[in-house]
Amino acid sequence: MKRTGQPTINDVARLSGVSKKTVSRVINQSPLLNEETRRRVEEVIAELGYVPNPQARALALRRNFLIGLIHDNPNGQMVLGVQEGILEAIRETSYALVVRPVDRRSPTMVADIRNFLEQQRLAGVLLLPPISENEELASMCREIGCAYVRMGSTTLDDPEHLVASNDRDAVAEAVRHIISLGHQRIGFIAGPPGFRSAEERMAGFEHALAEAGITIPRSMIADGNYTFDSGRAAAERLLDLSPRPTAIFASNDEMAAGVLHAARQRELRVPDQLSIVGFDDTAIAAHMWPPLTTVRWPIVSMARAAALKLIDPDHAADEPSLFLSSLIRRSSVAAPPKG
Amino acid sequence: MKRTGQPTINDVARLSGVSKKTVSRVINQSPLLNEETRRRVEEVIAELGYVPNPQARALALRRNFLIGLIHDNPNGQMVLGVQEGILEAIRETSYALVVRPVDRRSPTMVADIRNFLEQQRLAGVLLLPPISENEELASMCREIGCAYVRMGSTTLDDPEHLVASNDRDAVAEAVRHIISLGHQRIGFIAGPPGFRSAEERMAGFEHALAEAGITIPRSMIADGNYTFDSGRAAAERLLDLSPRPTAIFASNDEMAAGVLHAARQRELRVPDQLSIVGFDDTAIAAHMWPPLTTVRWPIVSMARAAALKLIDPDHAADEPSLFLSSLIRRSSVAAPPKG
DNA sequence: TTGTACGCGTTATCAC
DNA sequence: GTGATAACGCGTACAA
Repeated sequence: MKRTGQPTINDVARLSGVSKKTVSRVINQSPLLNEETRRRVEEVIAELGYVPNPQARALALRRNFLIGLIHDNPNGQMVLGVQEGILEAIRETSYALVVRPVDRRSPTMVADIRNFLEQQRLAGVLLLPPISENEELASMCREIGCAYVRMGSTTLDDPEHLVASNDRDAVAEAVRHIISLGHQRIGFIAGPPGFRSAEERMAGFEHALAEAGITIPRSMIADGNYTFDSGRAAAERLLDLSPRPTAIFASNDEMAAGVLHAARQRELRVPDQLSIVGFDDTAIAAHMWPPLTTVRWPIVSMARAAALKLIDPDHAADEPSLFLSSLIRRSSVAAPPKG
Repeated sequence: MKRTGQPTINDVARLSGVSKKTVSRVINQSPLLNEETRRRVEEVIAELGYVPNPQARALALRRNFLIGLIHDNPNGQMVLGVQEGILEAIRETSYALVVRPVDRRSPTMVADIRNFLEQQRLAGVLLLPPISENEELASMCREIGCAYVRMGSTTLDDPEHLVASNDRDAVAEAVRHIISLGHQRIGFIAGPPGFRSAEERMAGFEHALAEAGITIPRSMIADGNYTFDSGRAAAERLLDLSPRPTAIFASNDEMAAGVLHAARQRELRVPDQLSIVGFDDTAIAAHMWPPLTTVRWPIVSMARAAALKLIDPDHAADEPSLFLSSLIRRSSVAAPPKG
């Protein structure tokens, strides 16, 4: 009779004069239970402050009450927003969040993740872009029976395995806005090759241009990889062009910050001489000078929905899987200079 | 004979013709073992790809292989840096990282954390500022026997429970630098009251001033709370002064970004008319225009050391607990304007 | 140096 | 409806 530490299910059973199994039924909301019994057991539980031991449950259920976040360090603000959303979803539950960064360039990535999932026996995982776009990874999750949700820029999977934004439409809207102000020479800085989000954003750009009957030389499209430095380098190339673009759409905010940096070094005034648009609406966007016009996608809400899908796979399809982005107009965009 | 899922310790025992316990000894590196036996068991382990089940271990050991990160959302970049450091430390181990945000304004915070720790039975937790400065929280960890490390701006605890930077000295060095350029009217934007880091940084500021024999009016010290907006608001007040400061030290980078924002709105040229210094060297610092002179503290290394202390409490004191910050000179600082 | 028997706290099976 | 009893996979006394 060691009274050390937390009370266990045995203590509850003994004190309420029922068997362990009955207590277990009470905990797990079994429907076939005498109301009277349930009430009595619940009283004892409350009195003792009993809480089920997650380790023991994990062992018996062969499944942990952990939600995994697997990512390849896509972008700091994004990871933070996602964590915030997941934590909102699991706040009042017994779930916890475990974070697992991986290296997408590693040839053993899928195998590594598989080991991790099998060992930790997570309840489910949220896959962030760009690795969420990896089909092999998704099949592996299905194969080992691990619940998963993929976050992406477009329809990657069934609704119960997906939270996605509409990057293509959002970029098209942003570009239409630029065009409506009179810009014709619009530069574009792409995201890294192989990223679905990069492709979607580029497609939105091209769509808006085609729609308006504008054609631009291939040189107006520069490669980037979502980093500040790549944005700056791309902007250098774009601004070396003659005539140079009067507006630049960067596929994310960090690269847009790089564009601004390059513009400043050339003593180009933004937005008078050069308009800039970004994507993500990360913290940096509103804090730049001038504040950046950008596309905001509801990352926290998306992550929250994703976590809810993972926690309750049966109703996963009830949570929304498609989310709308919107254009945030700040002061980095203006009409092009005359002449 | 169910051959489903992972091999267990029993499979290893059977195939290598020894008892479970012997396998257990091999796993746990027991010294008293026949070399021959160990070799044989290890072969079988490798062959089967056996990995101990963390859930079962957790139950038997009454201790999980999880490192907890507990924080009150101090600042996005910091949380990310810390996660990176922890993950470096546990990369090759069987530990995982679980993240737990809390609300320091909640009266039940310590109790909530206690419940979390007792239920999850974490191997140890890393406490981030500002809650790391909470003595009640630290005593609670000691009381329930949970290993902990506090991250702070000064000596908060014994070396085995601490990773700290020398904020005071670092700020003093930065301010000396400003003074050496000829600045006399230096404004200061403080961090939130009650934050030890805020106090330390202020102390460093005052120390450097006193050292140089400079006295400033009380109005040159403005309140802030580490947010962009508070930095901007504080800068407004400072720049309304007459004569206004020729340099402003902001207690973190985000506030420094706010100062820059305010300066731009007034069309003050930085650094010609106003020098700005920040603290943290977050991503934003190098990407602002002009790039921000700031203080860098080795957050990733500190977090890595903290995690190593948690993983191996016996050698916790071997890992360094004091870390040096350094001044990063960029272009937001110049000599004050003449006259 | 190695093995036996049991405990860790929970859930699942299958009787009653 | 409810309760013995056996998993779940590993660690630890204690014995051999």
